[in-house]
Amino acid sequence: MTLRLYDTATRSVRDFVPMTPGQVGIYLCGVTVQSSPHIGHLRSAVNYDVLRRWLMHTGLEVTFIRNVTDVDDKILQKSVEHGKPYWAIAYENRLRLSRDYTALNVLEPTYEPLATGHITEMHELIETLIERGHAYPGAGDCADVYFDVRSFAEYGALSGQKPDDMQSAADAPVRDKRDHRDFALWKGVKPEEPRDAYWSSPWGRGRPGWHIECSAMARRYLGDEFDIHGGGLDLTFPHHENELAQSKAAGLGFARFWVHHALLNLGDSKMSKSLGNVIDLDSVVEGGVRQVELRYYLGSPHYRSRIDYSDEALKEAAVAYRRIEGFVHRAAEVVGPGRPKQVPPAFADAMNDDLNTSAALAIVHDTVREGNTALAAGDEPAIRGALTAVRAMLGVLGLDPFDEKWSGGEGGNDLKPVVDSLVALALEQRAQARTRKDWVAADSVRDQLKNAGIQVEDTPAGPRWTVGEQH
RNA sequence: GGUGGAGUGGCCGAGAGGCGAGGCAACGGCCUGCAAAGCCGUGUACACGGGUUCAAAUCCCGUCUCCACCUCCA
Repeated sequence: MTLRLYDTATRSVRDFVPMTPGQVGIYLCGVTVQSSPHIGHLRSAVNYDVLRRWLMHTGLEVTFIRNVTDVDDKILQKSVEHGKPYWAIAYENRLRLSRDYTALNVLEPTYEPLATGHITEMHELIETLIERGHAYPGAGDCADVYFDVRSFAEYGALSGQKPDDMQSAADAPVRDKRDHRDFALWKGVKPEEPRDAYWSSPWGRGRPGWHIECSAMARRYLGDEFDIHGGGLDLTFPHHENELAQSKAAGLGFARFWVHHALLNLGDSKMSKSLGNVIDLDSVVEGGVRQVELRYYLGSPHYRSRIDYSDEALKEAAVAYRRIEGFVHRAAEVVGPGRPKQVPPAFADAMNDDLNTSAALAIVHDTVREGNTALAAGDEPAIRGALTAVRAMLGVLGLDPFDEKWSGGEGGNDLKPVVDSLVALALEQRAQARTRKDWVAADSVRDQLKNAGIQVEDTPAGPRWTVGEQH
């Protein structure tokens, strides 16, 4: 069975067949680095990271391009407000974004192009569009260039909009557009904007329009036609519609699949900086939920389902993950970490079914239960089988507890041998008390360890202890 | 006004014509000195009103509520 993916352009789930056998090119609309990222942005990253890992797991070589828009109206506005260079603001936010991606074990993209680094590619594309009669420079000396929406008959196909039914923007006819739906490919410099935020062009000094950036960068790294274009549902219109129009009008094949993920809502509306309903990674961690648990939370619903964020649901997800993690640790103590390889067929089926991570996680939990039963029975081959299967599945989801990305943050491992011998000492006392059936003394040792952050559990193989885990 | 979605048990969350996905919580049991962890079991849900069908959460019609997009947005 091959991967089937929902394609927004055809509004259907279709078999995914790579253009070049064995290889996949993905372009993901990253973030406009106008402010620090919130967990909605991280959801996006996690969703596509899972897609990417699954493709890799099935043996495909993935070229994953995720751009950064590092110049736009809001960044320039902030630059003026804070008296700080626009590029410093963009860079600062880009670093935070990378830090959060790394914290959630999102693989580095193959390349992360910046809009400001691809001005020439954009100029080429704009020139082609003007030559072909799909774009026009604004009148006078404003240096604007617009895409001519009426010149492109298929405009609206991706989002299912009919241009004539569209509500005009409140601030509609800007400068010298021919039609209010026309959008800027190149924006002439304005007097109130920072002096370091423009580039020369055949039409005068200015900066790129948002949409042309992605068309130019996708082409630069993935070619005139490529496999998958991804992004948030909110980008379908106008951003992706406009990208598609530009690229097609310029004679390019462009994306074969359009994959859009649903958004993360907080309260009554989507999480967004402008509404002020934002939760970021740091506040989640302060609330006692680890990064890996947040990733589990963000990755367990289907990528096309909206997530209505709540602290309770996040905590539940954390508990669910700990159950899985608990098995992995206990099993590894018995049979060693093992070497994860293939994933169970039912898991593969779920993933191939438009990345049904919920159904896939059901298989993980089933396998964990089998593993726990094997653990209770001391059936080592069965334990080993369950463990490698679970780890292989978690690996695809980016959630393997043994992934070094997760062990990095907490630290403290250098003290492990010291703590180990101290705890052993205490447990020896407890063992003696237990042989005398002095339960008060035995429980007191356990309680004191617990107060110190060490949980003790008795297993058939003797007492087992863990540090710093939830009660 | 236009476009695309959604409403599932106490909670989260899959499914899309016929066997109660899975998780969390709860309750009962097993295990345990007691716990913890784990295992077994219990709970019969699909917004509302009609209809089609031997059979509907799933299809059709209508109604209500909600979200996203049509302006920067993951």
